[in-house]
Amino acid sequence: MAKASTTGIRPTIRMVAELAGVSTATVSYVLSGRRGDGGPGVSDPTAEKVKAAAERLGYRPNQAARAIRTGRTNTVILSLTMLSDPWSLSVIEAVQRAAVPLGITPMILGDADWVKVLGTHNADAVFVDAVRPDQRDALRQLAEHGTTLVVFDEEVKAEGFDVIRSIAGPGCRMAVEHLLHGHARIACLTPATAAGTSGGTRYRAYSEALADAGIPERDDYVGLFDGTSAGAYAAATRLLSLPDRPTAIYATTDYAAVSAINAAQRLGLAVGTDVDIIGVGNTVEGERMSPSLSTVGPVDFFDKLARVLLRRATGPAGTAATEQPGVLDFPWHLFVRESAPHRSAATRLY
Amino acid sequence: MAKASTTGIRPTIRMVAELAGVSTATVSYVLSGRRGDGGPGVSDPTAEKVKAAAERLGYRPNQAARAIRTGRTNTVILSLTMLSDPWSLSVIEAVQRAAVPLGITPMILGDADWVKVLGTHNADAVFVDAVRPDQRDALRQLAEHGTTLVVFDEEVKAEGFDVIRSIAGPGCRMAVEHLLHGHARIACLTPATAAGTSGGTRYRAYSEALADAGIPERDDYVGLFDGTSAGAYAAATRLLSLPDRPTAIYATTDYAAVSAINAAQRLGLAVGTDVDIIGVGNTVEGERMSPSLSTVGPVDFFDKLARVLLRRATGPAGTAATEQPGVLDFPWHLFVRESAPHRSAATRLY
DNA sequence: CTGTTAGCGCGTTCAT
DNA sequence: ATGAACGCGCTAACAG
Repeated sequence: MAKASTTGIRPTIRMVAELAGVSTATVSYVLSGRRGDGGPGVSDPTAEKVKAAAERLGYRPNQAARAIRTGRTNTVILSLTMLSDPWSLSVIEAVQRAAVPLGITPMILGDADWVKVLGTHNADAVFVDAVRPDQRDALRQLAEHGTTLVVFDEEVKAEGFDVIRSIAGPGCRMAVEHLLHGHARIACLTPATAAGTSGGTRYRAYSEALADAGIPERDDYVGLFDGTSAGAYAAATRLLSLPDRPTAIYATTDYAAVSAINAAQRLGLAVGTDVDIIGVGNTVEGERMSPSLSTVGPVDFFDKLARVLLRRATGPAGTAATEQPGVLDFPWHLFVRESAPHRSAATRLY
Repeated sequence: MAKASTTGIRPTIRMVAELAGVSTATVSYVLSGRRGDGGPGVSDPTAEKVKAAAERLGYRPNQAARAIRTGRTNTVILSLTMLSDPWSLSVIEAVQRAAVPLGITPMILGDADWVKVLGTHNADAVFVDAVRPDQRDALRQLAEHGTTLVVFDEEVKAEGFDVIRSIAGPGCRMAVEHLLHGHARIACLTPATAAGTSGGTRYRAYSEALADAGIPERDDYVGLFDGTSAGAYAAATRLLSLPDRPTAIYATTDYAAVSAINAAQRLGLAVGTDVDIIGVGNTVEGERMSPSLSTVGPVDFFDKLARVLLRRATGPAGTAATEQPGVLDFPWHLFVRESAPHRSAATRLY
């Protein structure tokens, strides 16, 4: 009874070949191979027969089987640790835009535990968004064993894989120094987990800039939160409710800054007048909101990131081919917008 | 010169076998096969040799090759169209929690275009979070051809795959009717794209509840936005700035409701007093924020969803085995919290 | 009881 | 346009 087509079984290239009355090789060539387009071709009538058969069976080539032979999966993996962070969404969008026209599918790995996964799952290239110190060895091993990596990290060395750095230090200094032009009571809003990671740099910029300006750092002006927007909101509310409240907040991420702006407004404070708020990262959200968010960050970051990743993904398999992998640095700029405008002598808050 | 180990080449089971001086079969049995555990075993010394060799080469089994033979990828795909929506994050978290202990990796597909991808990439199970009408045929075809699907949709029939519905209609009615107890001027905040999809149901509940209450629907009380939080914020601001401003807002998603609360506060309105706001979805964010968000939604939704998905993923390959796929309905509840409290006769706003 | 041989399942690709 | 080998890991059947 059960003839074919809807057996619940996935059609294979052999079924297509049989139905079309040709060999599997021919099917392969017609559907994806080098022939049939312009090369020493498959005859038109045959190609038609094959296409019709494939269509009728609903045939889709099996990526896994293809990958095993070609070494290419037409897939890139994005390992993103903070999916709720708009930064991650920007990465996804940019990569999506660049990948889809190339027939490459971006897959997102939302687990911080990329080490196990990347060892077994193959992708043409992998973007890794954060590297804990204890993961560095694993990273180098992955690269040695043929995984094509693009790593976003400020400290890791490029050993067999590309590193994208966007040296936050100087940029963050610019942010704090911008506030120092008009303020003396400057608070810092930063995730508690940022102690060891890249966030540490961003917090250090605050400490050092204050020290260099001769302003003592106050414990109660450091608002730690759990990494969520809601947590940032709560921490900002705490800061702005202090009896001797800060007149400016330096937030180590844009999304925290956005939360801080919401918190300030809820407390009836005019952002950009009563209190200045600056973020870090230069995300679109900050630019579009009202009042627009002053921030520091790289320019054109996400598109360039996507370009690097896809160049690697479409290049020859295994890293370190054609172009030697290296470090790509992004210069940071200061974007002065409404939430922390330029302060003249007349508008200084001290 | 290049000997082995760090050739940039991924080690195969054959290399391990050679280094250990055994056959590939033995390696396979030791590393993952049925023997060596409790069954008729591999001798301890041999097993040790193999493990040492694998360790030394940094061998990781190739998922693609394994999948082609076993039909299992130890992977589930989550196709999520609105990654910025906290709802998606809740899905990811719940599935993550349930999958990792089982050795299954969740991969996220951020593209609305799941049709092409799911045909070629295999996973043990796939969760699809939204189905456009023009995708329904493709959905049935995928299921027919062996893809194990769990679909979240209110309208699609369960034809060869599981459907999770969480019948929004009655729940949304409850939300609007809750507002009707204390208000006459009720606005609706909803994404513009919700016209044809499940959001349509949520909007319809508003129209119908108003009609049944004998309150004419006003065009200027329908705030359409682009689906982003920022867009929702802007639309809410518009609604609340009307000369004859609404005293209550029914938002068709929780995140839109959160934006509306922020917007109201920015305008100096006390939420829960001057204006009531209710959402849809019952997300954790809403529960935790301040003021806490009144909402309607299912109970324990995400964990149950994850359980269904993983039961399918770990069950026999191909859908419709063991248990016939079916429809899983979620009952909705009304959660009355601070942003839209109970209104007595004394506190009515009309 | 331990280990090996051989063949499978896919799509690709080189000779013929 | 084709037959057959190939790449990878799995596993039934077999040999010691």
